[in-house]
Amino acid sequence: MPDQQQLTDKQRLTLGFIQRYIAAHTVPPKLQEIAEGIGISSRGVAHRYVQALVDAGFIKTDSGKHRGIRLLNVNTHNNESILPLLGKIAAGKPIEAIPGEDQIDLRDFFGDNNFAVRVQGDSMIEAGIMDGDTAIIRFCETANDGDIVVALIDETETTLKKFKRSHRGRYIKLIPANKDMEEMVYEASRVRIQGILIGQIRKY
Amino acid sequence: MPDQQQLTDKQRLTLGFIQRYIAAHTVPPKLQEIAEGIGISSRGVAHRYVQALVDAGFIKTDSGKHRGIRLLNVNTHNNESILPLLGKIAAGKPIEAIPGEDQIDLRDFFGDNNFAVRVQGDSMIEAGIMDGDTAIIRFCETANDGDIVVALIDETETTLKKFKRSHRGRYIKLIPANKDMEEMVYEASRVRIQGILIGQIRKY
DNA sequence: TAAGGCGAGAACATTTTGAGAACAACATGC
DNA sequence: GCATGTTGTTCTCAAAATGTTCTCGCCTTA
Repeated sequence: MPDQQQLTDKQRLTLGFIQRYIAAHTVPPKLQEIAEGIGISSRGVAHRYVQALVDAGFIKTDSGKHRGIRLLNVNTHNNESILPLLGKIAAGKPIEAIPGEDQIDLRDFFGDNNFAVRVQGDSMIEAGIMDGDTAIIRFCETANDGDIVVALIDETETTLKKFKRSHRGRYIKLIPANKDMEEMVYEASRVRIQGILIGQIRKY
Repeated sequence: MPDQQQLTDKQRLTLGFIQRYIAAHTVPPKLQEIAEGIGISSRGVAHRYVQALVDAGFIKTDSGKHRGIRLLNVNTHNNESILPLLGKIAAGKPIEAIPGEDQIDLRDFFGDNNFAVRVQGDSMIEAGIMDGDTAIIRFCETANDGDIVVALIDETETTLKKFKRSHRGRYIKLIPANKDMEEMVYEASRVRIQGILIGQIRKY
């Protein structure tokens, strides 16, 4: 896997310019535009940087073709927990900027009181929580009606369900999000909350 | 494992600066920047500290290269993109440990080639992607059948759908995951891939 | 005093960057 | 098809930036 750290400053700048250019124009830039974009005047130098990025595996070129740069599906990463949030996507116009929101901060997920569990089964599928997803849980022993919680039943059985009190708190309902499954009712003393769902993650 | 206690004050300061610099910039600092960062003005002195850290086993250098400093297996937990993965959750026994897997690493999500978009609408609901979720997208112009992609149609309309070629690549199908919606077929030239879905995040 | 950590800066080697000429390949209009 | 301008490619030369090595001097402390 290519490593951005191996690039020189100008090579990194060039790669960033190409990505931004494509995101903005939907077509790749020509060498002249790259040169201007990174603050130089020589097409030859721009070509040298492009070639370095090809060698490093970040892009490929349709040799000779005008605007023949393609981004490859490479995966570079760093240690930050903040992602640029480009906008909304839907059936609609090109990605629409969201006013006042330009990044998503996941630091909430990484607190000391949090942990992750792998979800198994389809009991919450109508809440968009699927088999194999990762649920982010905050350690917590109390919950409000409507929270999705990790509940331990009779000290033996753990499950992820929507939480609801009934009979003034004497009973607790654990409600799946799957019409094929039924909600379960327990005496409050049999149920212990282990944590509340605060997030959900899926990797493809 | 090298022992920080053996370092002099300035060497420890230098190491800390390098770690913070890389965390903040994703690339290593140059000697000039290290010098300024630790409050001196001489590249030569900065180099002396760097060399001491190499000898002590904390870092290594690509000799001669600009920004050629690499951190070695720095024990630390300053990787804030990793969560402990406690186990599977299901209707079953108390949270079950997963053999061979004890944390989930989200660094994949934070590359410079990635961005996030807010999902609007229910067209992918059966894939567990709901209105309001955040989709993590990697810039990329090519996709394989089955990938979920951000596609720009006729240069005007952007959408998140499953990608599939047909008629030997002359046509492209964009398939929603919602039984109330129908798949769409376009000539390949009308569809431009803007990125591939690599992850999905939801906050409660 | 002797030894070691620290800082400045000169001198040199190497890498990185920039300009531009010359040519080849491509795209477009006729 | 051909002519023409544009764009990509290759090359040389040079300058700037960076890494490396070195000497000198200051200070603290055993």
